[in-house]
Amino acid sequence: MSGVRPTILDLAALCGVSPATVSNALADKPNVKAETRDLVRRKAREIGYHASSAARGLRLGRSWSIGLVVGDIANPFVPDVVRGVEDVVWRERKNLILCNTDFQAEKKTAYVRSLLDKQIDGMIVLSQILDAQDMERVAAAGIPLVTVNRRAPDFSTDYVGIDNQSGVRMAVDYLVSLGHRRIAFVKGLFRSSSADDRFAAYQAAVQAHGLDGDPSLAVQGDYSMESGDSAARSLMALSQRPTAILAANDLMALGALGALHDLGIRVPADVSVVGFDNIQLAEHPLLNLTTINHPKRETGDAAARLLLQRIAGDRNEPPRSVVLKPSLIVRGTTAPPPSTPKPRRRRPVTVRGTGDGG
Amino acid sequence: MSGVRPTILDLAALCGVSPATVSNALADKPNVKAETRDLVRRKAREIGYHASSAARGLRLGRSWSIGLVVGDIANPFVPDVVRGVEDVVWRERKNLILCNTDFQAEKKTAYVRSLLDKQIDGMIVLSQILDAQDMERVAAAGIPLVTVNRRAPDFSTDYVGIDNQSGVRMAVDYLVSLGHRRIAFVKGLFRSSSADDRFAAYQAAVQAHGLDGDPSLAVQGDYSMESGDSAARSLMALSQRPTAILAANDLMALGALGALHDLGIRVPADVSVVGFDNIQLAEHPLLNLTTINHPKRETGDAAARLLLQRIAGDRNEPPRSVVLKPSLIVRGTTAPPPSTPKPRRRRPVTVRGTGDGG
DNA sequence: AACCGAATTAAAAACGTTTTAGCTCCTGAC
DNA sequence: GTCAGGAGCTAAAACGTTTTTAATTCGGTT
Repeated sequence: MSGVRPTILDLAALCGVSPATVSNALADKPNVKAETRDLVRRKAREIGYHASSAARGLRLGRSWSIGLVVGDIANPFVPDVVRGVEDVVWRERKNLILCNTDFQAEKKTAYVRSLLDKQIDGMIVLSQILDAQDMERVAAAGIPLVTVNRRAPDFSTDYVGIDNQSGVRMAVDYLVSLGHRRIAFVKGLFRSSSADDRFAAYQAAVQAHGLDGDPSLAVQGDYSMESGDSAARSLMALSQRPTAILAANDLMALGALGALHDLGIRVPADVSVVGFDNIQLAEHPLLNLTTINHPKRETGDAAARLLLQRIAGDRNEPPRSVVLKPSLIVRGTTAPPPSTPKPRRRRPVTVRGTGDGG
Repeated sequence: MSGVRPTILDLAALCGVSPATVSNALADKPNVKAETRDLVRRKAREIGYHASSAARGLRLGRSWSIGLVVGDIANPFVPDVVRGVEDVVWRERKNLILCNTDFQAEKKTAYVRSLLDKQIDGMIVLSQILDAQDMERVAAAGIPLVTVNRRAPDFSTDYVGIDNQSGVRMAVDYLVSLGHRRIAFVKGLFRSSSADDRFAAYQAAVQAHGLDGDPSLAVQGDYSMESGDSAARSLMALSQRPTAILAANDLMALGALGALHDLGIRVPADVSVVGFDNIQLAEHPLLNLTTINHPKRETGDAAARLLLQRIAGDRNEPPRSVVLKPSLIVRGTTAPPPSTPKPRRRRPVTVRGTGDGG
């Protein structure tokens, strides 16, 4: 009943060979007779022998697991990229240690230490930055690290992200092509690189189109739905309302959608809304959010690949980056502005909804 | 540069004591002078000593990590319970190994084996059943196991779930109180215990109210949004349409909502929709789904607590269960049926939406 | 019959802890 | 002056692998 699992010694005794031979046989080393190898294999299966990964880890200094540090697994963006990571990591039969930091510096540090104690093979950090000391520790331990969505300040690690600039640019271009000239922007979390990127891209795009750079059109959010809600409310309280709202992520866009609904403002008839990320529920017919697609699963996939290559290969090669391409997904929350002067280019967009209240 | 991390021998040498003493000092054993203990502690911090968990794991036969087996992390229900688990596991500074099985038997088995090789302290299995052989293996290894949402066939493990029966009952009672008499049900995944429970509860409730038990009102789904969509379509194709649809989870309810929207059927004016789980986005003003709340985070929390207690305590005590209480969350997708005879009891519900199409 | 090289296998060391059993002082009691 | 006992420490074993090095076998050659 209580688990006395067989060791390599038991197996060796059972096969009448030495532990070394068993080890070699199971590892498919060339220096063992085919006959004995098969015997060992068979007996191993028979008694259900599996090597202790603690022992193996101790001997080899590895653990066949990789650490995945996320801020909040409950954010709908995150599970999709986790899924991408898991998929490729699984192929190498490595395990995934999930670390949810809640964006707390202290928890982050503690997790990093714990991961290092475990001698993880590598580490992926999602949408966060490790502080200098943690970074230093990871480097000192020689653990490969890839950062996702936020670049290391010193560009020292492998990186995968998305071309925020072109994503935002596509959104703005599209809105402008519909005839919008007052385009508001809901910023992401304060002091986060992706949020900064997106905001800068918004400013550049607005300027490129020679639009009114009214600073009151840019309001601060924090990537949460609530912040999107209040952002929309404050924008609608402006004397000169925007005709379109571009949010730095879908959650805020959805929050804005909710607020507009509450305010009795029609979307897209009165104001258009565009998100960023294309989370799963954005395509629900009742939400039907026009957005920029962030390839989430591919992001996880790329991060994991980069990591595995780094683990297997040379650690001194210069850091590599993978920058994925966003794409515009036109759904039902965008249309020409109310008193449309003249839609330029592009097809008129599917009108949103039929109105479910008659 | 490359990581030569200090061992306990280094630290011992540095402090001029034996490794045993260092170990004892760091573990706060009583048999070491306060003075030396402090010295060791100080020096340890100084050189950044951390015990190798491989070595410790080998010696102690534990790993300070727990395995969390889920079917699909991208299902919006899952991350919330993961969050609950992580929270309590983190308090004991254990790590979480995330195993995403995609509901594939083979992957599940492989993950279980891998977890056992790692000598995890315990294991949580979410919304799945391990097959008999896997179950046997974890029992043989003496690893505590708690199952969530699905009971082990032999009732041999700790369990946490929700009272599906009373949840469904609340929903049906509520719909009946609004005046509905033709209440459809969208079943969950075929051959899953929670789905069976919910369906059985639906049947019982319908019967208890003396309603028409028309079998064509029960349609098969698989917990996905798409299945909710097609379920609603087939229900609406019935010659005798239902006036309310109760779905075994929110995803299917949202799918139904989408289908009804496409079909130009008004919710809740023409038909009411009720979900189950209360996933995050269900409360979005545009979805505003009436649903049964499944306390997700509490579920994870309870599972983790049960597991930790089992790990710390007696493994031979009889298995325990925690059954959480669901609650009805009335939002905007429910109202009296079109040709309402007379609403019984209960307050008239907030009417859904103002219609966003004018 | 002795020897050699190749093919197999075995012995032993090492990985970094924790714990058991024992050792050395020291103090106080007789 | 001896002895008991406790405080503080240490030596050594053990955990289960993998790998390096050495030993053994076994044809075939001379």
